[in-house]
Amino acid sequence: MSIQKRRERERAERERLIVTAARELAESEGWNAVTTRRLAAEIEYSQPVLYSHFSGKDAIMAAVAVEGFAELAAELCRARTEAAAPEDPARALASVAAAYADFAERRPALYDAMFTQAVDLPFASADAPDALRRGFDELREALRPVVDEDNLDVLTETFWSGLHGLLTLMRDGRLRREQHDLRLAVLIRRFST
Amino acid sequence: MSIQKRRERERAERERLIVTAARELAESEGWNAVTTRRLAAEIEYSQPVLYSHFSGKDAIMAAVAVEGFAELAAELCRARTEAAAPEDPARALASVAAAYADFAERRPALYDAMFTQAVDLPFASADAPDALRRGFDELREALRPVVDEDNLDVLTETFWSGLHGLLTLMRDGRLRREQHDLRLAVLIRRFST
DNA sequence: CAGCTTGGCTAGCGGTGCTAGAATCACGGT
DNA sequence: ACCGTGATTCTAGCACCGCTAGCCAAGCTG
Repeated sequence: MSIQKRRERERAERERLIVTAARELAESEGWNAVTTRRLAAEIEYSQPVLYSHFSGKDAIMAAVAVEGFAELAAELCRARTEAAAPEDPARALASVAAAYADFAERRPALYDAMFTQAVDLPFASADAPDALRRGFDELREALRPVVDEDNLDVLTETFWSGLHGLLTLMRDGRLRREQHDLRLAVLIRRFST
Repeated sequence: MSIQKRRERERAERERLIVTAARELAESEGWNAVTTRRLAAEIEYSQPVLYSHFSGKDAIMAAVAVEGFAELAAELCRARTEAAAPEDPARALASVAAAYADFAERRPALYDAMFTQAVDLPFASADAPDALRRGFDELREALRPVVDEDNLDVLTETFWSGLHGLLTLMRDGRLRREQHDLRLAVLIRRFST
């Protein structure tokens, strides 16, 4: 009876262990270094146990991504509400955009799992991860006071795409890093009023 | 003497063969299906000949990407100059943006090689592929008449990032495809006047 | 014609994600 | 107290990957 509980608890703990190990490995050495063998060694189990928790490597990456969504949403929320928000909406938007960029820059591997890989997650549908939706909402609420637009969702998606493009292109060396702040300022300015 | 010439010519032809085979395979089945074995079988040579032409799989993808840059530049140029350009710059910009989006949608694998993989190409430097620079120039010239901005290069980079983000996020299912035209219109509108 | 150089091939290395089947452990019933 | 049973973990291996060493057969040169 209670033994069953303990089993389940230990199993859940091991699952967490897998996800955090995958994330740390990815963040320190990139996703190419995250192999099932390496991951198994890291958690001190054999390879097949990974497959008793996840259907495959993609599912592990997806789990890491979900973790990232929550953190991103939290950081965006903090940026929006702590940045002297109500009285200065323009500043709040700049703060949120900077927080987004900072997140992508600080955790490139995590950002990658969230937005350029792990396609088997539901995104633009009703059962998208809750944290993902919260992150999107933060962007939208930051934009709401500064724009005059009938379709705020579409506008937010477009602004988000701009941020995403800026960051992925810069990360892959397509854009000069030195001018990042200028580009970010242009994007924000273009999406204000 | 002439034999040497023939040898070089045949070798160049075979190199072309490799690149087009890689491209066709990628476009029809995705880059995951493009393995060195598969590619070798396709061109009816053994694997090692690939390595006498290219340093590795990445270099082959880079060659495919360069091909893509030329085509994209040509399509953008056509869109800009054929779309009743001088008298209606706003329409010309919309046409160029639509051509860019169309290219990415029509040849996702090619677009991928150009802008989300093959990082060993020089981009934001003096010796970037010429075709890449030409494509960027088309975007800039399409933007020039409709914006009032001191730093046109930075603005173009930002607009380009917006397009890129829109397309990559949609391709991976992050954005609803039905609203693509609305988002594109928002982006263009935000980067006009 | 002999010798050498060039170029393509076969075979193989170390790695990948993933899985079948053996082995081990903890449990419940007699 | 013991033994069968079921779950759980491991060993070993599959088919594939990018890439390369070394052989072998052509063809050019003296």
